[in-house]
Amino acid sequence: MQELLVQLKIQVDERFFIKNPDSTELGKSIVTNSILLIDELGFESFTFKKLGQKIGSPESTIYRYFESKHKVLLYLTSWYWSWLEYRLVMETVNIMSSSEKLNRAIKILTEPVEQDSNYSHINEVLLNRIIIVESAKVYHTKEVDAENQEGFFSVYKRLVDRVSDIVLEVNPLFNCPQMLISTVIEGAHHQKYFSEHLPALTNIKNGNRDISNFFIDMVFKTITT
Amino acid sequence: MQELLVQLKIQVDERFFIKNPDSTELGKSIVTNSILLIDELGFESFTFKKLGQKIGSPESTIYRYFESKHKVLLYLTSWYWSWLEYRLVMETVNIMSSSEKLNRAIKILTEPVEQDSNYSHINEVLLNRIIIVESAKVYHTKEVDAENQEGFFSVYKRLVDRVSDIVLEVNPLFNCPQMLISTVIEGAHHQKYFSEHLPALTNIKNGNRDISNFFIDMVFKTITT
DNA sequence: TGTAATTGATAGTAATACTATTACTTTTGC
DNA sequence: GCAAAAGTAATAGTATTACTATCAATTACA
Repeated sequence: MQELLVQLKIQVDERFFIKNPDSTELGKSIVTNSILLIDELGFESFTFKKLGQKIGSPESTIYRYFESKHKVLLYLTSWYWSWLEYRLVMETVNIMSSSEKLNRAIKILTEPVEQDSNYSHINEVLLNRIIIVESAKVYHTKEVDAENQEGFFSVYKRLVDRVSDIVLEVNPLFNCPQMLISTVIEGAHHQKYFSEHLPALTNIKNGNRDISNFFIDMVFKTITT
Repeated sequence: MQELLVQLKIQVDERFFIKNPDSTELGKSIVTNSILLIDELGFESFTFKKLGQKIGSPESTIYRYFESKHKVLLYLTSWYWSWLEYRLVMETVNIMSSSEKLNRAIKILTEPVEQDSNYSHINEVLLNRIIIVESAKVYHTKEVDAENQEGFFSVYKRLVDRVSDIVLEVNPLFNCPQMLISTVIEGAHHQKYFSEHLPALTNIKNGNRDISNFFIDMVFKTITT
């Protein structure tokens, strides 16, 4: 299927960058290597200076693309949610059964990510690892209210809303779809992280499929009356 | 009931501090004002210099109690989980019905926190707000594996295990109690945060009780076959 | 009363998160 | 084919952070 698709360009909010990193090779290199470096060092130890050394440019050049490392994280998370949304739409379009749609949607949100060859400068597997560890740091800040008012988190909300709509197709009377779906998304992140670093907090026996099955089971039981 | 209790001292792992802040007035002031300042500024902007100015001591004095601000956060989260565990035990002891026990346990984990007069130098309401926003930052670091091996997160695990045991009392065949309970704890944090800062991700109508009811409903439906 | 422990005051360091300037090198528009 | 514009490199500089070190003043307590 994938080969037949016209490549869809993932659009990221223009306010997250000063100059679109998608528009030049250097910009793409900044994004590629930001992902590698954040995954390697963690967001706290990631600096534009180290990134500059990695790509062979001074840090001042990186500042021409991104105002701060917080904006880089906003860029990466936003890209990721858009990419998931696109995959969600593709996977659920033309499926007649609402339950099957919901099943597929939760799998997209909870199953391990695979490399998408359509975006060669972005390593989705590493990006997914970054999302798991660092994505909450993008809104767990003192600036969250101001940024939310500006609409900085609207991509994430749209994804939650899309899946919530599928929940309502299965059970139109269920009254907390957003709560349930945001719990699933964040919960899946936590469980994947725990399974790797704090395994006593989980009950993983057969790898990541357990996580997916756990959340599918939880969602269907919760929304069925 | 509370007046009759002998005050139980919350023990915090000695490796989290250099000198026990509980042992001096200055130490207690450091803890009290750390809570106030982290809540006010957020963990990223919280510094020992600002804390020193607040309590009228140089930062070098604070370093005699805590090695780093990360250790302060470890101290505060550990204190909080111990305090919750203590309340959990008190609320569920001598209750015959397993379902009622589980119901009470989830309420402890998800309902709004009230001031506990037994620990006058700690503002539990503010501490709870810090836990909601900052607690995941204590393990979302590059040092997580080393710290976990040292047992730095054992208090949190013990709390999860205690509630998981109650889940197993209700349904001994349920096979993911730790996953479910850690999802509830972290999920409740997210939902409370979302309800204040990103309300589109939730479905809150009647305040915090909705969150508690949502998770109670979810847990019982999920563990019932 | 004397000694140890604690705290205060001050200074210093390497790194971070930027901003600013200038000069060189590509693009591109005509 | 050339000039203007745009992009990039190189370097320097600032305020702040996250500590460490030293030494004097104070307090505890035996």
